[in-house]
Formats: sequence, structure tokens, C-alpha cells
Amino acid sequence: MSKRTINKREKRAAILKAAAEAFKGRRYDEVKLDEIARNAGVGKGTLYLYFENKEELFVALACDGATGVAARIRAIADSAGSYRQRLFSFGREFSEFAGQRHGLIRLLEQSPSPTLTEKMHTQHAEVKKAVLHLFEQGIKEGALRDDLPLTTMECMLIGALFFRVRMLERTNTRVEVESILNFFWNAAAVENQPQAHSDA
Amino acid sequence: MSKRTINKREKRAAILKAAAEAFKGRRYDEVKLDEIARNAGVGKGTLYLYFENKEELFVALACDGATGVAARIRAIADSAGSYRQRLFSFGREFSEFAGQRHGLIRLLEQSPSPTLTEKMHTQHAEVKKAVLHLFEQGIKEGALRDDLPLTTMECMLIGALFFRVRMLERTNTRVEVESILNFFWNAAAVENQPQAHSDA
Amino acid sequence: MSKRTINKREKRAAILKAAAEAFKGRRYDEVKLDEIARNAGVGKGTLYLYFENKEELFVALACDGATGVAARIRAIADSAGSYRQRLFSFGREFSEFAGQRHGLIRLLEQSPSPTLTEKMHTQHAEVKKAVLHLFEQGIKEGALRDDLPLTTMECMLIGALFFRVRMLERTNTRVEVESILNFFWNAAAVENQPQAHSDA
Amino acid sequence: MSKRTINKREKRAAILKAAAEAFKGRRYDEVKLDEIARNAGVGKGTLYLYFENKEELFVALACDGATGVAARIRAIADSAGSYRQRLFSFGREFSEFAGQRHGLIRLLEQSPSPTLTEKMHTQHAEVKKAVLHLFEQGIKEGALRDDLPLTTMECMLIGALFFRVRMLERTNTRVEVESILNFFWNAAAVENQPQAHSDA
DNA sequence: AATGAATGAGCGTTCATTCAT
DNA sequence: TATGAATGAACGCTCATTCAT
Repeated sequence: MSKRTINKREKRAAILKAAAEAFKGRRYDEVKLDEIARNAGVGKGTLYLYFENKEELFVALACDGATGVAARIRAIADSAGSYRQRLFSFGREFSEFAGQRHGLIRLLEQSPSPTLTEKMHTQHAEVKKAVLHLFEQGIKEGALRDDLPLTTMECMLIGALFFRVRMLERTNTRVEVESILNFFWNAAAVENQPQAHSDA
Repeated sequence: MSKRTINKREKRAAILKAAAEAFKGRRYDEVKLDEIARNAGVGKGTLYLYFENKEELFVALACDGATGVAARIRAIADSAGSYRQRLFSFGREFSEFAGQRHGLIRLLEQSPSPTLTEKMHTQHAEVKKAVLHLFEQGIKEGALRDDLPLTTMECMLIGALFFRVRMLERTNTRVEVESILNFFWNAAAVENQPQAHSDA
Repeated sequence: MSKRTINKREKRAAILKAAAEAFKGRRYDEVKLDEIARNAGVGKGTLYLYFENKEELFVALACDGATGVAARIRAIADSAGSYRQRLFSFGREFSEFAGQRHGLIRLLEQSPSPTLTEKMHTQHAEVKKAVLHLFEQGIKEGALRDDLPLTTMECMLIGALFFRVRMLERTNTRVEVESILNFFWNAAAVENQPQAHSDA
Repeated sequence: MSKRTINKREKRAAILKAAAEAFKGRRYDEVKLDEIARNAGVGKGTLYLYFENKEELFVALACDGATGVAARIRAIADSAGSYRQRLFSFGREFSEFAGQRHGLIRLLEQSPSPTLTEKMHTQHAEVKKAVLHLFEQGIKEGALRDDLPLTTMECMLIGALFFRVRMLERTNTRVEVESILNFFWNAAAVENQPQAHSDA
């Protein structure tokens, strides 16, 4: 890797860092490129050497690293240890990811340009697949109940982990990841014996 | 209520309806007041007779009805029937609310002006309190376990219900509300006997 | 014509007047919309109520009135009087047109957007056709020689009239329109007896 | 002339060639230095080693060669042969010059900075003087009529030759140079006997 | 009360110019 | 000498907001 490349990477990273800070808890239109440039320590024009325009910078910000997460989740799923341990590892890993990305994901959920939305979805679909893979593995290993829809499990666990970040950010309410994982485990693990109910 | 007032209400409602449509899946800055006025069938200047400015219109959009929901949740909590039935009623009611409001909530989670955020939080705090009230009641009645933090329960249930809407909207994946409620009930109801675990 | 319309016309005219002044002897990029707006006594945004963008304003400036000229030329061609008189009337009329429009035509001869160039060409083609019509009439009436290509006559007369304006503007050299017309008449009128030459 | 100098000249020529191509039929502001540099096969910064700035490059483009033309016109004027032959030689020479420079002249007619305009005018004044010299010579030799203002002749001949190029470029209408020269000769040569007219 | 023409602050973006290498 | 990454001044354009009617 040439010196030039290193500098390029560094500068790109500096811009993204400044952008991440700027977008934290702010609306897309509230964030000015002037601010990002200033905080990144570069000229405004320089932004355009690294990103096509504001939206591309924005998308890069949200996509950067998402791929890494999917890989890490798979690594956890395939690591040694009891399934419960792996699930909890996943929970902690995902929480960290959610904590870092939640604000941006919220922003991205509003449509920028169609093409960019797609780009982002591709990235996040990877994460989703990795999560489903984890659940399937749990069922195959006999650790997770096989009578629960995968999507329901995803909805419960991922939804709770995301909501946890939201509570933390918005109302400063701290919910323990362990607590959520235990709750999930209570309902989804085979070792617990859930009774069937007859709804009225 | 005078005819005048009725007209005012109707026009206000028309504006909010047009705004709701406009904000659906779009960024705050992508929505133009021109568009809202046109779709509401009023002049652009008229918007300012009903709302202070764009942000207030926006906040009104998200807050309108939130109070109603809090009241309805309380009504459900205090209605007759088994706790399980009441919890499930709540779930269905809240899902509908979330379905209608999710897009807006996402928008609101980006901070407009501080004062407006606060205003909105007051509204949503009502809903939150009603939810916690429901849980407390369940514990008091002996239907819900008392060893789970309220915030964890909130996180699991509300998080899942919100995430369900998100999945529906973004990936067209349908998750049954009943399925989520059953999952929650499995873990949180007293009638199920959770075993303590020993972590390795 | 409603009061509204009158105001619109007036304002549009004021803008075009300011623009004409601004573009006089300046490059397209040297003319700022700020300046035009200020001199027209309107806000910058107002320009966009009357013109799509800078280029459209620019084209409107050059096209406005061109249609009128074509009509006036035809009127002269079809008026009473000897052909010589009509030709001289045309020359004076066209000179005035050229004097007013020359600067703009020069600008327009550099391609703005393709669609706009076309628009302008349509306008100017009208003038060109009117000129050729005048020549054809002269030949039919037996006033002009029929052994000269129409395009050559156009080239001589129109070219000279345009160049006259150029000289006036750039080097402050005054050339009489009458002098040019006499020169043209000398070579093109039937009453003069040109001898054929044999080129070596 | 050292090898170094030759290289300099070559590179300078390459830049001017690329610039000529770029400015052909485009507005000053539509031409980017990036493009010129790329097409000239040099770096962007290199342009500034050969030209002060964009405007100077632009002016150099238009002036380069103009001096040569003035010299060539004088040479033709002072060459052997009948005046008619010399006049026609001049016409052909000037047409070629006009064809090459016309687009640029149009550009230059919009004022860059005052100092640059002056610089350019100095150059073109040379050409103008050479033309007038040619006419004076014709009169002195008794070939051209002495009752026509020099400026009128200039206006007719030069105006027509420029307009011819314009017609060629814009409307693809071909007008023969010979035809124009004959027309001019008809009106301006002594050998033809123009009658005085009595205007009505 | 209702309108929509008018406004101008403010933004994203471009590109001539510079300068470290 | 040659380069091209970096810069920031400057501009076209938008759109929330106002106000005369």
C-alpha cells in the first residue's frame, strides 16, 4: 500500500468520523457540509474528492463497517462454546453494532435516492442473513425451540436490542443486554418447558 | 362547537392528512410545504394559520393521536378479563398505533429543535407510562413475574412490536402480532416456570 | 388583460431590461443573477418565477422581439414604393435590430444547452426567411439581378450591417447605413450594368 | 534554440491546440482547464507554467497567429499581379484566417478583463491596418473607386467574409468566397461605371 | 380567514488556482 | 520542470416564510 493510499484512507476516515459525529442525533438537513469539512480538518472541496456528494457521503457512513459486522456474527455463530454462550456473545456484539449505527440506520430508513437505499439494503441484508443463520444453527443443535417462527425470534431479539439503544439515547434509560438475552432465552430455549396455551 | 370551528378542524385535519402522506418514507427536507398545501387543497399561506411553522406542523402530525393511544391503553389495562387477554388486547392496539405512527416516529427521533423534541417526548411519555402501568398491574395481579425489570419487559415487547412494523415496511416480512405476544408471555408470565441458569 | 397580468408583464420586462444591461459587453459567466435581480428591483428568487433558470432568462432575452422583426421586415417588403426604397427601409430597420441585438446574438452563438440553441435558431430562421423573401421579391420585380446567388446577397448585406455594428461598438468607427446600402445597390441592382469578368 | 526551448514551444503549442478544440462552439465558462490539460496531455498545474491564468491562455489562443496574418496580408498587397488578383488573393487568405479564428473572435468580443481586451485589440488592429492599406493601395493604383469611404469597403468585404463563416458554421450554408469577391469588385472597382442615383 | 407572489438567507457544488512533492 | 490533491471563494438555485390583497 503506497503512502498516497494511506493518506487517502486516513483522510477518508477522518471525514467519515466527522460526519458520524455531525449526524449523531441530527436531521440530514441539519448537517452542513461546512461543518463536516471543518471538523474533519479539510477543505470543503476536498469532501468531493472522496465522495460524490452529500448523499453518497451519508450512505458510505452507514454502510462502512456493516459488512464487517455480518462476518463477525457468523464467526461467533461458528465459534466453540455452548449455544447459549454463543447467543450471548452475539447479543453483546450486536448491541455494540446497534449502538454505533442506530442513529444512522434511523436516518437511512428514510429514503435518500432509490439507488442508495438499495445499496444500503444489500449491506444490511447480510447482517440479517447472519442472524437467521445463527437461529437456524440453534434449532439444528437442539438448543432453540423449533416451533417458533424464525422471524418472530428475529423480531423479539433484534427489536429489543435496537429498542434498548433507543431508550438509552432518548430517555437515558439503561437496560442490560444480559437481561434482554435472558428474557429471550427463557422463551426460546429448549431446556425451558413452555406450556402450550389454548386461546379463548 | 360552531360551524366555524368545525371547518377549522376539518381543514386542520386535511392538512395533517396530506402531511402524513407526504412524510411517508421521505426525509424531512424532502417534503415541501408546497406539496402539502396542494394535496390538502389549501393555499400555502393557509398552513401558517394552523401551524406555527414546518416543524410545528411536523410535530403536531406525530403527536396528534398519541394522547388518545395512552388513554386507550389505560382503558384496556383497566378493563375486565384475564390479564392475558388484556395484554393481548394491548398488543393488538399498540401494533395498530405503531403501524400508523412508525414512520413518523422514525422521523421524530431525529432532533428538530430542542423545545419541539421535548414537546413530543411529553406526549410519548404518556404512552410509555401507560405501558409501564400495564406491566405493574400484571405484577400486582400476580400474572407477570416480579423478578424481571420493567424496562426489560418494555424493551422486549415494545421493541418487538415496533420492529415488526419495520420488517413489514422495509422487507415485506409479515410477523404475527399473536406470535410476538405468545413469545413474550412465555417468558414473562408467572404460570410458566422459568428455571434459574448457571452461566459457565 | 387583468391587473395581475399587467404586473407580471411589467416585472418580466423589468427583469429583461436589467438583464440586457448586464449582458451588454460582458461574458455569460461574468453576469451574476444577483446583479440582474438588484437592478431589476426584485428579489433573487423572483427571477425564478419568470424564468426557469439563468440560461432560459438569457435565451428569452435574445428571442424576445426577434419575431417582431421578421414581421416588420415582411411588412416593409410588401409595402408600397420602389424596390430601392423598400430595400433601404429594410436596411435601416435591420440595422436598428442588429444594433439592439448584436451583443446578445454574439453571446448566443456560443452554444448554451442544445435545446435552447434550437429554440433561438427557430426565431432567427424567421428573420432569415424574411430577408430571403425580400431578395426574391426584388428579383421577381426585376429590380435585383437574377444572376447572383441569394446567399451571396444575404452574406454581403447582412454581413455588412452586422459588421457595421461591431465596428461601432468595438472601435467606435461610424459607418453610414446609407453608404452600405448604396454599395450593395451598386452591385446588385439591375439598373447598373455589371460586366462579366473572365478570371485568369 | 535549445532543446529545452523546443520542448517548451511544443508543449505550449499542444496546450493551445487543446484549448482551441475545447473553446470551439462553447462558452468561456463551459470550458474547464481540466479538460484542456487532459487533452493536451499535461498536468493541470503545468498550464500555469505556460500561461498566467485562464484568461491569458484564452487571449494567447486568439492572438497567436494574428500577427502572422497581418504580415501575410501586407505581403499580398505588395506582391506582383493585377490589383484584382491581389484583392482576390487577400480574400482567400482572409477567409482562411476567419474560418480558423471566427469562433474565438466571437468569444473575445465579450470583454474579459480590460487589460486583456486591449492586448487583443492591439493584435487585431494590425490586421485592420493591413486591410485598410490594401484598399488605399487600390485607390492609389486607380483600381478601386475613390468615392467610397474606406470604412464602408472594409465593412462590406470583411463583414461578408466573416458572415460567410458564420453561415457555414451555424446553418451549413456554403457561400463561395469568389462570389463574394466578385460582388465586392462589381461595386468597388473603377472599371465598372456606377451611375449616380436620384433618390425619390 | 385565505391566498400565492415575492423574498432572501442559506446551501450544495464547482473549478480556477496553489503548492508540496 | 511537472504534477494533481487540496482548497475555498463564489454562484446558481431552493423553499420556508411573509404580507398585500
